[in-house]
Amino acid sequence: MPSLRIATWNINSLRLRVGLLDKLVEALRPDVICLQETKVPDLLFPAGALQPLGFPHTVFRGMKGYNGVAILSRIPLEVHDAAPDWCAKGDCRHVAAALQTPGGPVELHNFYVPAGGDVPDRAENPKYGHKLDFIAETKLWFAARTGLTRSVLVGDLNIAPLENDVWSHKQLLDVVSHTPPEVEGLTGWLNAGFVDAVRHFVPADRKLYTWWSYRNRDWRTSDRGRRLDHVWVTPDLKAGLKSQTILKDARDWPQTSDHVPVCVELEV
DNA sequence: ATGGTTGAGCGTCAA
Repeated sequence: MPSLRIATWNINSLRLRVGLLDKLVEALRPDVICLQETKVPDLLFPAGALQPLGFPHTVFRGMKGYNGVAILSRIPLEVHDAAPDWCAKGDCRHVAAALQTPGGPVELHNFYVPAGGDVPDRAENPKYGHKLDFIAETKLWFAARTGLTRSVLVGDLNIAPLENDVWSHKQLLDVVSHTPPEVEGLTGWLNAGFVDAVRHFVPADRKLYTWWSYRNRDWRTSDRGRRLDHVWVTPDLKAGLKSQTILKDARDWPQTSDHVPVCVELEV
């Protein structure tokens, strides 16, 4: 059974942090890297700077200023473009591919879910409504694909679903990323055909974060984190799960992202 | 309740 390592990272500007990918590769040795918030239009994608990294197979979808997703792969891939334009916004939050592994194709989805603004109220804050609508659409789309197998879904889903996916469940119940409607929506999407590959290894009573705000003087001491970045797999791949890594050290890299990379190793 | 920081790109907006 060939082993596959898939890493996901909200890089918060690919052009600014392309140099940090060396450190990610050194630490995680991934076969595939999924990036979010690349913030680069396709015509300006930094293919030259990425070339020495050794991920010749790429698919990316970006735009000016914000959003943007990319898949960098050592394994040949075929672009998967059957998914709809979520919420009809054309805003570069999803890219998918079929990885051509020796054991057969693996369908890989890379998502950047809307952050949702500050106020957890649809009427007052359309960004929150967009976020809820986005995860409702994705849930329905995957639920309709009954019997989906050999598939992996990763990304910055901008929701911390479990009580121990945030530093204080009580204090974050009204904070966008951990409100009950978001948690219900994300859980529904997960249950539409996936299992949580990271929580597969870490019991629900243990704190687990992938993001720490820039707005803390000392992120490690205050440790007010949230688990916003996720790796899900279809149930047929669950038996092949081998390990997970949340690269917390990356939060201390020079001029780094507020998210850290997450990596899952599995047999496919 | 508020403020705190960062990126894109030059106004603020988005996070």
